[in-house]
Amino acid sequence: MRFTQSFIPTLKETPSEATLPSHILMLRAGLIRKTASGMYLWLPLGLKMFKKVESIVREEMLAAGAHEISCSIAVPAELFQETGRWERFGEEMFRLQDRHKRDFALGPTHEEVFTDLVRNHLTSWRDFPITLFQIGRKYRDEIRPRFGVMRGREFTMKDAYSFDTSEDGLRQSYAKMVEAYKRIFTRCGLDFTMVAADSGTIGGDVSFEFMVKAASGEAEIATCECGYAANIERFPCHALEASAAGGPEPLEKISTPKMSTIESLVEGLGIPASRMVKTLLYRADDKIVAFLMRGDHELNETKGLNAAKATGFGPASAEEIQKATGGPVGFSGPVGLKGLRVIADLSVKNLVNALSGANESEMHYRNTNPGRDFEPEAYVDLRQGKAGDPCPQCGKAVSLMRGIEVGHVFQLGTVYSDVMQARFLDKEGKSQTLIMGCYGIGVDRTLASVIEQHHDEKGIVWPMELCPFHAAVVPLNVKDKAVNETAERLYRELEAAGVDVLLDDRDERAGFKFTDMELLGIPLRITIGPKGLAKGEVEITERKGLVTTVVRVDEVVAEVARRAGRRQ
RNA sequence: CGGCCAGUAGCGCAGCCUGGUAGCGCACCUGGUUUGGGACCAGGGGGCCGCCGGUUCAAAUCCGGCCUGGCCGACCA
Repeated sequence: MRFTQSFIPTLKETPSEATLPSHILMLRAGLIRKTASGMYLWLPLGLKMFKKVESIVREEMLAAGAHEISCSIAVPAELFQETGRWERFGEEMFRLQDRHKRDFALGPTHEEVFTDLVRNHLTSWRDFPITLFQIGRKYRDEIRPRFGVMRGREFTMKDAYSFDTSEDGLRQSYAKMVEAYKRIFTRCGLDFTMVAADSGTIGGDVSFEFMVKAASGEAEIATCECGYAANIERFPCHALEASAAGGPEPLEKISTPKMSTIESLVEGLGIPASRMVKTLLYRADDKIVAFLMRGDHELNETKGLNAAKATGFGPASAEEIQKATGGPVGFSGPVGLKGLRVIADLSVKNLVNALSGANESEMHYRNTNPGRDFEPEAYVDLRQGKAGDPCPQCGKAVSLMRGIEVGHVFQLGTVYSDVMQARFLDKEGKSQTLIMGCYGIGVDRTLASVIEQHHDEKGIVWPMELCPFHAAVVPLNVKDKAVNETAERLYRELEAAGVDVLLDDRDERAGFKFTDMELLGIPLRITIGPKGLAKGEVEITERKGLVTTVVRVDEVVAEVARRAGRRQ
């Protein structure tokens, strides 16, 4: 490819909307442009990289025995209505109507479509196991799209679905996908880890996420040196002992003017937060639920959502709190709460003589004791894990890190096949429910993650295995006849040697071209200048670390081919 | 959806306070000089100043509403 005949609009300055390195660099290196909030178009160089990632994913899926199909992105409402997700997805789903006022969704995910396909066409035990996949666009009307392609409202996902006739078969299908995923992310040059995950709204049992390690990642992960790793949403926290001993004292209502936060109570009363009960009111499917936490602990909302067995979930408003507890925000407590569900964290059970809100303006209770003064419907793990919490596998202290979720695998079981009546006839001719797994990879996000892990202050640093061009030939002065002719010749010879090469034939100064090549992140740069050429020499510069070696002109093609992993 | 900030040329920004009909840098076009780390000189093109309304002789500037974007929070794969 000749630069003068390409469409690679690089940007010298950073667009103000971007904050994440990968987002900034994808804009600046001319990979993407935004068309609407959370929606991007792929420019030629970006599309080339996108297709490379897509190919890796496709190759490994096919190698694992999965069959590729392609679904329409518009899905008729009836399919989602069948599983109840037409309502459950809520405002996150893009919806549209045709001229007959029939409802459609732009598919946010395609379990229903695949399940429908399989139940209509595959009915015998002989047809299974089977795994189907597609690589296609998905739509989710995110509240807050951000980080460029990392969290868009339109994105490309590889989604695969396995159908088995036994639990054991599911485990085998699942294991194949896990192996394929490891190969995919390894080939993309990513430093990733597999973590235990919450199965979220999709439902199901065993679930793992593939996380790319990145400080900018949105997911928090607890990891242990023993190899244990879990998404914080799913990291189990054990009950902690109360710090104070002694028997229960009588309940006492005290005045706590202006002390509506844990901090102000600690300051005002000199009681440590670990001896307080914090009462958090949430709206769960139009009902109010109270979560009791120790004052120094944070509620993990995923755990709360699961404990409440709710689908819609969020903090209650000040009005809702007033209505449910009879008191204002900041003074809620478990004592005397009526007409709403109360769920407590495990550590609350161990509290003795704790401080809690009195559901009355500027009043608290001293010496609140669980069992005596209040009784929640259950004590469950609601706590947000912290660095230093014990590893559930080996007991050592875990540390926290951040990651980008690029893949998710799960053993769904029969949640979809049950409601959608996806069944097969076994060897005895009896009808049984299919057992499903589902497996997703965010293609755009995977590409962004590669940049997130492979860049420096000058630009992208593509790994050789995943790059837009292996090498760039840079003549320093295209008007210098010898320089230009050598560049043209090397360009042809390199292409003939199977090296994907960009010829920077622009009439620009050296520094200008170097800066652009470094921004684009092409792994090798062949620099041809008049002085070196007079000695029969050119330079090869590795993008990574910008290490330059001088080579003979007649050896450079072989050397570059070798470094690019191409045989001469 | 809440708090804060912002919307002026393709990109980055100034002008707004104190109203008088728009400017800088980069990029782009023409000519010339340059050519190993973002060149220089001269000339040039490009703007519904986010949108709608109000105040005023006059609005990028003041006022009101709306829309869009960013950060934080909430939510989410």
